[in-house]
Amino acid sequence: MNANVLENMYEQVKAAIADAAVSAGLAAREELPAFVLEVPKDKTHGDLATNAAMQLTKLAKKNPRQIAEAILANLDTKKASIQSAEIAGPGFINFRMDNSYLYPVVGAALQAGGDYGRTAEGGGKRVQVEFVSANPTGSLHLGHARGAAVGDALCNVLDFAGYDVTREYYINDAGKQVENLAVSIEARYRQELGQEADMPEDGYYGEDIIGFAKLLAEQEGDKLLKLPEQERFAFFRQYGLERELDKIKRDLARFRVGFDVWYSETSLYESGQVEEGLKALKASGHVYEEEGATWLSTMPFGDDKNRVLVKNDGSYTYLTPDIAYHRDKYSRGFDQMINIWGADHHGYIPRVKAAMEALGNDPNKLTVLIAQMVSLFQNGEKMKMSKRTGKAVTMEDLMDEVGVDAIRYFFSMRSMDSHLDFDMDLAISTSNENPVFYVQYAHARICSIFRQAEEQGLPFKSVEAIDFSKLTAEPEFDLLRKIGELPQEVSEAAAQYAPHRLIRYVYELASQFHSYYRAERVITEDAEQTQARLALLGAVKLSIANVLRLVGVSAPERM
RNA sequence: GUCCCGGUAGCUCAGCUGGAUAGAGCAACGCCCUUCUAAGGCGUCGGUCGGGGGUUCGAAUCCCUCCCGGGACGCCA
Repeated sequence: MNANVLENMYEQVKAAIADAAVSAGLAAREELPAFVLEVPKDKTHGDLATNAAMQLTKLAKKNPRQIAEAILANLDTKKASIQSAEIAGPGFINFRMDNSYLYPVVGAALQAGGDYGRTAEGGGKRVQVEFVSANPTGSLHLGHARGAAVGDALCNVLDFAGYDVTREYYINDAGKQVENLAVSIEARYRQELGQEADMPEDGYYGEDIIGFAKLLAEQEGDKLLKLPEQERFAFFRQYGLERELDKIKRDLARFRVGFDVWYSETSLYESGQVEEGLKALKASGHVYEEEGATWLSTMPFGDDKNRVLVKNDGSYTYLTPDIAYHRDKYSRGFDQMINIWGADHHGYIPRVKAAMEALGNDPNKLTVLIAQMVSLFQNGEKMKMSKRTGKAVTMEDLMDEVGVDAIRYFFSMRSMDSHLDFDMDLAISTSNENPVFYVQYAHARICSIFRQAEEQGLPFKSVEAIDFSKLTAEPEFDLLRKIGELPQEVSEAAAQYAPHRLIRYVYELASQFHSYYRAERVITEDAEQTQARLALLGAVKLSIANVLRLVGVSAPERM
């Protein structure tokens, strides 16, 4: 059975419309314009509506209402479960459906279980998503949390939509920031030992660094100071990297985010890929020398200025290993690569894409999504963050105070393009103001009904035994329709890289359920009706749980 | 100055590959617990979709222009 009951239905109706237009002589089949068949916002406009008549105006050279009439006159309604059709407004055709076509939705959902909503949209295409990729020089903070939430949700959605997804974290474990890390730890270590030591200008001031230093001072005393300088530096560097990365991995795991690949920048140097990338760029003819530095001509590819690859002191800029990294991504044969970056990196997009194009790669395979900034509000005031003192709110603090469910819900709720105001008080509150609970509560309520049914000796039997004609109330059809829409919602969210659509969806579903719950009793004297309603709610429960899983939020059985 | 994101109800935001009377939550106000969880339901109030042009049968949505807010514009990473 095809789980996507609604889509099949839509296809049938669309086909019927197309057939009618052709037999009415409005257009030849191959020149039929694209038209939309959709659920109207306003229910008085019926169950489905199409703008086909309006789209045909140019071709048929008639006014939309005349065209609509011609279509209706030729429409085979029986074939497509159409109960009635009427022309409305400027030329819409509104259909009222024989709602029994919705019944199979329940069986499809219950049968698919945790896979309900899965679609074949992606056709197994290989997509790589690189996200978070925070430098291992400090704790993850608010912005990283947003990237992690959105990135993981996107990966889950893509996977659910039939893509073959690889999740990747690029570890910037080479370069100057790591030297700063080492020097910062050493300075803190000396301070712990009671020495005067200045933090470097662009050092890392986080609590985490002080913690490492404290631990080292306790465990090693002043032993480390006696090491030769190079060895000491190497030690702090390695120690810091390991600790920071370990911390990052723990925070992410707690945030329910995992990666398939942890890709080390250092490994690019070790394998010679940085050199090779540079060589390949030179071979492309887009590289030149000027003022003692080596430049890449990115301007021909749409960048505002050309970029330095090798500085006049012989060292590489950040761009050079990054090009090697992206070159490696391309070599791994993904159909699509997605990077999720913070807003402060957007200016970096043109040069990376330019470099890929210079190397002869298709720049369209690489999509960079920008997650906008997050502002934290507490007590109605915007909290300031200071890099200097390291007093920024970390992801760990946030998880401690707010909980993973609320953070993931709030961060997945908004489009990535929007600046996000995160209201701590709201997220913490366990009141009706908090949308996370609203959805979870719907799930818990349904679980509770199932428990009740069990206790009363009326456990849900099986889909095969259900008499769906017992579902006749309008809210029941609304729920069926909503459940049926899940696969399309998943496909759309994947196609648009917009996981927040699913939050919208699940909220609406929960809302419909709460309303239904208030209006109708599920467990009634009528055993058959009870079974039919349990089946319906079982499908609602699954739909909610599946969506929550995609965005990394738990679906509690009781609250 | 150039580039990116945003500007929709008092607040936070959906809607943006063009469709009918622009939606939701919160806030405000008023109802509903003898009934499967009131972390709930029902209702009222609330809008020149930043301004102005244009394209179209039709624009919050597309194009141009201006204004406002945020961010980015290193031989830093």
